[in-house]
Amino acid sequence: MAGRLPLKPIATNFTLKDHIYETLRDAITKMNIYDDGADLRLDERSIAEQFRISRTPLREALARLEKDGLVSIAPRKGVFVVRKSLTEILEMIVAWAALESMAARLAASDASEGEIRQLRKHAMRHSESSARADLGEYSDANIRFHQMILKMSGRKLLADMAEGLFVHMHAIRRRALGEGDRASRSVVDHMSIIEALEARDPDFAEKLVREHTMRLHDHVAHTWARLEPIAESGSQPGV
Amino acid sequence: MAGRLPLKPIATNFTLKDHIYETLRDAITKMNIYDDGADLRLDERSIAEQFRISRTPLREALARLEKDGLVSIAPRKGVFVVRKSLTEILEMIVAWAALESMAARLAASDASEGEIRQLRKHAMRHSESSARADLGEYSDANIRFHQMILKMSGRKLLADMAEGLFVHMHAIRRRALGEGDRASRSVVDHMSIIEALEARDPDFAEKLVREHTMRLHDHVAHTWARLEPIAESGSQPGV
DNA sequence: CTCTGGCGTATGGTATACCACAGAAAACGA
DNA sequence: TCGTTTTCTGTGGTATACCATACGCCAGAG
Repeated sequence: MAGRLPLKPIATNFTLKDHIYETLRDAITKMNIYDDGADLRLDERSIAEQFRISRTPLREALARLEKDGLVSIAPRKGVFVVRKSLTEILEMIVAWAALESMAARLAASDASEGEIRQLRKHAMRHSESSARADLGEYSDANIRFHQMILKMSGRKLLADMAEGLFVHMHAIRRRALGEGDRASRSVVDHMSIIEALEARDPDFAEKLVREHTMRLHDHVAHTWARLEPIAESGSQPGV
Repeated sequence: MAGRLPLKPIATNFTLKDHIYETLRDAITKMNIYDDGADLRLDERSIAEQFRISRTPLREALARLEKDGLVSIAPRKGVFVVRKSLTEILEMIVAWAALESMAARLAASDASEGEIRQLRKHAMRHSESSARADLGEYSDANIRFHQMILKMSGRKLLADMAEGLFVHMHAIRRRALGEGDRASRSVVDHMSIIEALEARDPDFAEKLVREHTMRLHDHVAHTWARLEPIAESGSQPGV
């Protein structure tokens, strides 16, 4: 039976459903959804068997994933990993820009000196990875940078909502970074943002963050417009 | 294939779980959570019996409600309707301000003349209800106004995310409107916003919307700070 | 050979039974 | 009487069985 696995110290408030949820979420975000039109299907029974659990907690995890927008559950049809359309991706970037620019505004007035100093330290430590073209590492550091700004706003909700968006965009960010000189441009932008925060200039900090993120938006809009027209049909299984 | 007839996309995707979810969500949002410290507990079995269904679809509905932040599920302890703390309410207003100010920015550049005209018409039609002190009606019209701006951005995600916040705030808005001259002040603010949109001034529209919403934020922060210190214990079911 | 209609299978939806833990009440000892 | 331990009950967590439907397959008619 499944009760013996050494994986779980069974700490309080840790349930199977939560474990499955996180595991599946990570797996889905890591899988490259946009490669081809294959195996987006998730089979409840086989997954349950794979995890050595019953379908019940698995289904609850799937329900949560559906609310996250990561999967789509079609009654009597199946569970499918959602392939975001270009439009949806762009809208996520816009929403992200909205949340983070507000966070930057608040951080400029509310964040402590120590936090800002930490942000600068982080940015400088990882700036070289962009020069080394170590895009994998820089992409992670990049996301961390933005998460730090969200956190520095002191509003947990902003960070949480943005996190929900980030989940969809790990792959997208990493891909976009490698195109053109976006990585090095990103480093410059980050420094400007830090300076605005240090100057305690809410309006400027907000503007810089917004424009920084919207640059990714425009880049994706222009670069991928014709590369992935197929993605547009994501929500219409008609054809 | 039967792709032509507009016959039946209806009953197919309607499951018990969806029905229960919507019903419970409406019930929870309508119930006045902040009256006293009573009956925030939801009993799975009794609710299931009440709906004449089994616990399984009910639990999936509860899982979704948990993701919405409307209820909190404590393993082996119980399901509780979440009483938002003052801090959380304020953060929701901030997030809302972030989303809608971005929406206003986009609306100023992207919305059609017709949409803006409709917005003005809506605002003028309902402005008198604030003078009549018909706060119930004006509160609804007020929310509609903001939803229209969100929609005018052309970004569905912005509207959806904001909607998720509104669900938590129907009661709060209505209450805040009745305090001071907030209703009449609101009318003035709305007119300024419309003018900024008509002038196609993204920066100004964003600023006005943000400040308008943040005024509610500050009002709630100052007025309710001592009125509801109990609300601060919302995330701690200890008492 | 093609088309049609019934049937079988696979899959998600639902119901139900059982389990493990939390918390309170009761029983016991000091 | 008070403190500790035990048990008992109620709750959510999990497993399993069954149901209804979507879809493919194949037989049979034309």
